[in-house]
Amino acid sequence: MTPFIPKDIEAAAQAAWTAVDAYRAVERPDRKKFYCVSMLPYPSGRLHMGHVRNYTINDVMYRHLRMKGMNCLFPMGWDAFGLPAENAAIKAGVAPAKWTQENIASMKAQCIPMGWAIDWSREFAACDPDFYRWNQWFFLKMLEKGIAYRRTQVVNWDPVDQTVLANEQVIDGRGWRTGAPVEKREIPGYYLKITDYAEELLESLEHLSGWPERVRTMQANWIGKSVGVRFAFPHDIRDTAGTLIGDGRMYVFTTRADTIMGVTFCAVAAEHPLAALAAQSNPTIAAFIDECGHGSVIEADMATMEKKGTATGLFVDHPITGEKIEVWVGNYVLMAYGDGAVMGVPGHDERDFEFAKKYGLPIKQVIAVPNEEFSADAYQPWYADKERGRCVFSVKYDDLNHAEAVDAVAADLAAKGLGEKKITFRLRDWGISRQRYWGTPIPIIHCGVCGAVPVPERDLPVVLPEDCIPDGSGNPLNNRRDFLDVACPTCGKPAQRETDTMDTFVDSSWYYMRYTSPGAGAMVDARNDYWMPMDQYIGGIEHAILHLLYARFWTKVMRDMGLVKIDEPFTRLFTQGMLLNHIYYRRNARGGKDYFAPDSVTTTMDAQGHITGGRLADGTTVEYGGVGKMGKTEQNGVEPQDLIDKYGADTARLYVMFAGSPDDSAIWSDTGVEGAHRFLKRLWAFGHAHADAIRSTTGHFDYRDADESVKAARRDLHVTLKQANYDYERIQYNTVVSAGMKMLNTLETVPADRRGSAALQRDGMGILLRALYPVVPHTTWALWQDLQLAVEYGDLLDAAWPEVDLAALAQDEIELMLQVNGKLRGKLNVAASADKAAIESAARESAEVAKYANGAPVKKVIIVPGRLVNVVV
RNA sequence: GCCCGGGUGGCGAAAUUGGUAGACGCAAGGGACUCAAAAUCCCUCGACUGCAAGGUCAUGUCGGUUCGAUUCCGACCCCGGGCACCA
Repeated sequence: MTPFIPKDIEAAAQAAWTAVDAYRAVERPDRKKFYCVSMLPYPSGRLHMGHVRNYTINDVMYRHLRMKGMNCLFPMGWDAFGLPAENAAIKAGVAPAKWTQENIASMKAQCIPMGWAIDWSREFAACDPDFYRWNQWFFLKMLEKGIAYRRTQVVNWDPVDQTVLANEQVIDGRGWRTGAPVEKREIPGYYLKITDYAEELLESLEHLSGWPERVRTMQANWIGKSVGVRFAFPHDIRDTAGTLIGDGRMYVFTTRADTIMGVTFCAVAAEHPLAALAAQSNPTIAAFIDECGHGSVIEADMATMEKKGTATGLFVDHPITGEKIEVWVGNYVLMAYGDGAVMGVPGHDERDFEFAKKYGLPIKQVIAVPNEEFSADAYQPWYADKERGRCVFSVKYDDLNHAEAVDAVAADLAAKGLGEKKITFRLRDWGISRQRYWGTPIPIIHCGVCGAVPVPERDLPVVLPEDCIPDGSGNPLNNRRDFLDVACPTCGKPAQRETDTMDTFVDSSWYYMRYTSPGAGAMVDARNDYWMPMDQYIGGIEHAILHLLYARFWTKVMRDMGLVKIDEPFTRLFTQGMLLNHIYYRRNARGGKDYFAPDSVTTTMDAQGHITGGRLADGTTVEYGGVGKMGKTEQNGVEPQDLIDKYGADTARLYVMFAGSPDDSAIWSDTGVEGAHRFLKRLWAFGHAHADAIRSTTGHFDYRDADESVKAARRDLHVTLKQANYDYERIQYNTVVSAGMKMLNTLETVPADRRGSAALQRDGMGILLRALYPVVPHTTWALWQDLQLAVEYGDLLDAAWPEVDLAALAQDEIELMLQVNGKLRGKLNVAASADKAAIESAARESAEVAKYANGAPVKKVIIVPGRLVNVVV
């Protein structure tokens, strides 16, 4: 018998595929296309199991749908820009470009043995000038249209390294490298007006029926639409030059205009013009504003911060009553939301309540709920109840409910010309400037005379010098005279290039369109219209908001510029779950934990089979830390290469698909991997044990003449195939694998000497190998060759998907569950053609009914066709 | 705090959406083959109870709807994730 040697089988299969360039996709307008993409990986240099799961899901989909006749494309690229390359450079003194290229080469080398159906001819990296030049080109287009603009932003600033820090790099308010207290600093940068698309981004979420509900909800919350009223508190506050601040109006936004009669103060953000004015004449206020400028800009920290404020001594007029209202500066007011000012209604807003309590400001009740007693001592959740609350102590608004009062107040404010209903979004414009080296250069030249001048299109791309080695202190581009010094495109005088680079989310916003148009002399060409919108996007849930929102925005901007004809980029989205593994550790002398790889640990279990701990090879014990995401720190990752070396790629693929539903997290199990491998060996052995019979059996066999055992097995096979088809459709590949296992179990039960056995083995393997080929393409491909099935069905790559034979499903007699009063009491065999009356009388006459009814009269008989019969007595 | 997901054997999980709960696999136990081991093959395998046929209880907890509930409804308890002063 041909031995099962995965290494040889896989090499042979891959060689055959390479020889015919099997995965090169060609635009074929006459055929239905299927464009599937896995989120592009960051080239860390090591392929990990998460990638294996992601790309295998993609590959299974590709192979399945290709067999169903679709023109499929599965491309691949590299998210090559970004911080890790710079950090590696700082650590090892290697240029990010070199480090990145080497990592791409080694990761690609690890991808190849997995046998994924990738069209490598379309591969590119985000750091290729031929790709990022279109980032620059599109940026200039957006600048022209006013979608990109320059303004000053507040960032985390490390005063020692003179650089901006990402939020993750700020640890307890200090820079991760220098330990210096991080400052908030306002520096200029470029922004994209994603807020212009807020309404459409929110609205079209509802039509993305191929997206998980969870992701749609997360995006909707992130966009954060609020319907309310924007109105002004009039005032006569002037600066020292006598100019009226804000034309005598301090605007606020509220969703609770019904509580306007409860305003007892107003609060503005530290960056608000009224705060700045008050600070000029009052050192205490200036000091407070300065204090607000320090500390973290991380939102989670800000949320738990104590509310603080200071009175400004400035007063505005209540727009309804005309009452004088004092303006405070509050650290809980966000300049970036609304107008950076709020009306303070301590009676019915928890934050305002806390603030008023602290500073002794009056608390007024203006909303009442039946059977609830208002007290200014402690805030109660019902104070903000929109459903049950009605206005009280609000003069003309008394007794109105929330909606009525908001309408009435809005109408009154509008009549006075002070305000109107307004929709406000939580979404902010997208700041894309990074004070970083390893990214797409922003194509701007700063001229002392002409200001910020866009680089003319003919001068694109602005190429990033690739030999810089960042040392952690600032952006090395600032020291590159050959990059920096340039003539102003407008006036020709000496000028300097912008050294900020673009956020890497820019790359990922449209890379999947560049795959469709390799080599195009434009951002995308007509080929993009063929492939897009993408039929299936696959990736981790961690990208549910940022990347997927940016990509949707980017697509809509491209549409508005006439570059694409689609509204949304991704028709269906699939978020795969994480791979988890057991964690073993030991406390070290410093009180920390030393971790040990699970495969170096022999586990110990209690009587119930629960893991209690483990033992290393040297006999010392380690503690069990539960399961967690595979990763470097916990030492619980599994190397794909080790698996391939030991079992082959198909075992890795099979196990990863079988371990759990693809959208759920799955826990690693070494014995599970062995089980997967065992199955492949069995499949191989079965095929070769019957190879002669299968090869010599050709032509159509009429199963009506077959032995009963053959008929029954054939029926099982088709029932299982039907189930597998359904599971392929809903991306539940773990049960697809189960179905394959079941099919083999079924085939193994048929004795070889019955009438039709050989035909069933031939047809059965024809079904089984095709049904399982998307998951384990190498093994099934080799068996397909050995059993000479290609003669009848053609090459596996494009063999037709097996069809469920409805005739095979039919049976003469069916088994119904027999229930008495809803409890299972037995089984009832009836002819498949039996009508309800026949089934009912058979049930009434059954021994089970006689026994359990105990003589009681039958009240009702419920018959579920093909399933059960329930006799109620 | 708010918004989403989830809780099913010793373990990973199924159950085509109200109709045989635990498919498929792992682990475990028993057996066959073997001088022995590995590999392979066969049997058992939710709990309790019974000599047995069988019976009772079981899908986080407590109620409800229904002839029938893992599935639908209500309340609660855990676990995971997201957002987080958004006025």
